[in-house]
Amino acid sequence: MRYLTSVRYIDAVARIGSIRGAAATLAITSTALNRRILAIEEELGVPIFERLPRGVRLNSAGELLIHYIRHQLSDLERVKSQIADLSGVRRGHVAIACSQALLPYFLPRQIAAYRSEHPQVTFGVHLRDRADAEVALVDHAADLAIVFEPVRLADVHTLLRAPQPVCAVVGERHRLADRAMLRLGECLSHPIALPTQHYGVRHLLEVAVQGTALRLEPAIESDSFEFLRHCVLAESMLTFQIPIGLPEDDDLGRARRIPLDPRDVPAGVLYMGQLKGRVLPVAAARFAGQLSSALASRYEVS
Amino acid sequence: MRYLTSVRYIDAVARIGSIRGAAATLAITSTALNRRILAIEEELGVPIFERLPRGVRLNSAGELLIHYIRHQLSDLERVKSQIADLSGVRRGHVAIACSQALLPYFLPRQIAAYRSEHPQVTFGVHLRDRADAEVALVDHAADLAIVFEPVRLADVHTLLRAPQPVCAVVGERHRLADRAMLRLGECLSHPIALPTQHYGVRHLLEVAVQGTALRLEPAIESDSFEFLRHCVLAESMLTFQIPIGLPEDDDLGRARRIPLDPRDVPAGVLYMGQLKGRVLPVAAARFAGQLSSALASRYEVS
DNA sequence: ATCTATGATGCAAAAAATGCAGCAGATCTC
DNA sequence: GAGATCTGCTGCATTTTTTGCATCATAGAT
Repeated sequence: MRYLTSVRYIDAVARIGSIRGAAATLAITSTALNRRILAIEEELGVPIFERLPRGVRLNSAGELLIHYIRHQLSDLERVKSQIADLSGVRRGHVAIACSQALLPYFLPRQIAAYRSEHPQVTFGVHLRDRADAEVALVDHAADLAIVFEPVRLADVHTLLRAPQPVCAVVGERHRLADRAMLRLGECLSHPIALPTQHYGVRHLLEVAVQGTALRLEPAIESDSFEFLRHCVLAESMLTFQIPIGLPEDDDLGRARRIPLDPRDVPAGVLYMGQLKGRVLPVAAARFAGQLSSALASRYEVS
Repeated sequence: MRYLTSVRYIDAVARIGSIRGAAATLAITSTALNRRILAIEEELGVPIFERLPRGVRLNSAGELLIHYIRHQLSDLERVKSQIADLSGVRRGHVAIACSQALLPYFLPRQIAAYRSEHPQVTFGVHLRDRADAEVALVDHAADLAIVFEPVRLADVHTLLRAPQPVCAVVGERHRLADRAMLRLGECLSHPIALPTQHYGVRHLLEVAVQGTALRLEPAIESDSFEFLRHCVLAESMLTFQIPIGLPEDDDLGRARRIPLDPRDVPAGVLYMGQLKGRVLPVAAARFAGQLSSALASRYEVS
């Protein structure tokens, strides 16, 4: 939509933080960009950027404006996809901000399933921690956020809550490999590999050992779930993860997953949310619907 | 905001129903306007107007787009007034669609009061019946609607309900002029002047006489409340009106207002509403607040 | 003190929007 | 049924706007 170039430019400058920098990524001259911004400020009667020696930054008027602009831009996308719907083709783009656990199995399959129905729809998947996922929603950089045990923020509207019991993951030759359920104490008497502090699984475990005689003494600590999973295969270790981050039972290969006794470690909750008050593009709304039923059928939903 | 000219043009064409007609009111050539529309349709990949022999009309894609456009335009007004607020001055415009009863006394005074605080704020007051007032909200032609006993529509969010007991209005020399309250039967034994069928007051009276032996036999019928008020002074008649359409007691001049017994005629309700889901411009929101407290103090609020 | 970023500006070239005159088509009027 | 009168649309010349180049002034980084 050509008539929105100016506001797109403003958005770019606000994100990048300098006119020349934004001009480069927008493939135009800094002159042209600078002049457009001056023109907008002229019409508005107020500057929207404060000029710093190293670039520009939105002032408070600019903050108000950029919210309007981003809303406007993403609403246009929605309207365009609604219009495309009228003519039969479902087009569109779905931007997702989510935590690491969704990346290896769950999302790729869900996206593949959706795209087999609607090949015209494109996807963007961005790894974000809980706080950043919510920021992405507010900035309209993401349509959907899927995070584990989030700090709840005022701007997010929860679409779905899916309980995720913490599971122990072991190699098939591990001494605990054939158990149906495990107490936390049993696990901690073996060498363990844990995700770092700010992950939800780790947080749940920390809370669980608090006030008990148990200690979390990880032999290996990593911020990569994938790395942790491979550790339990390479060495006879044990790690913890939530079901959605693991392949289905029939596809686990040489690994085994065993739920922890809920008396020891309460189930965490996986949240899917969108920006409060926003009307999602058709594609994003439908995809969210698909995820909801997928999660509802795999795990019980509250 | 210059960058929105194209969408403003589309809005005008949609409202007026022809390109040449819209071009005339916009003070540009039909050529320029026509080309802008063709350009937008080109970018969108879909026509938004269907060409009729007598002009143009939005097609379904256009309907989707025009909603977006009007939202966008009125949101911009809100953002601009928020920005103006930052620099101290309160500016803005409040557009009101309301029924006749509000016009003579209530709104002029409230607007005067508001403007004495914020002289930069301008007002538009448009007489609309209940249905049209709601259409005006949906079209973003009005920020606030104030109507009596409305048919409730899905797109309207009620900001305030103010009960309005129906009052009889008589000249000071009328035989009933000194009564504190009147039964409907007493009134109908005198010559009466009534508003026409589709007004709320008339509707309440019609409902009241149904199933009784009473009959509404107006000597005079008019769609002008002002005319009716003057009738009771010129001739010894009696008419009915709601308090908000009447001057305060100390300013009634040669007229008297006497509430009807609520056993005969239930109080009607005056509604103030806005478009559901819309964030009002600062000025409109503040003015709505002022009206709320004014109505709450004059009449009890439910 | 020098260097290297930044945003702003004068001027000429390029691009886009506008206006005029005129076309084709459909309805309305008589 | 023929003409009048609307409608939206298009080719071409003109005007307005936008862009790019070269350059300046400023302020932090080196």
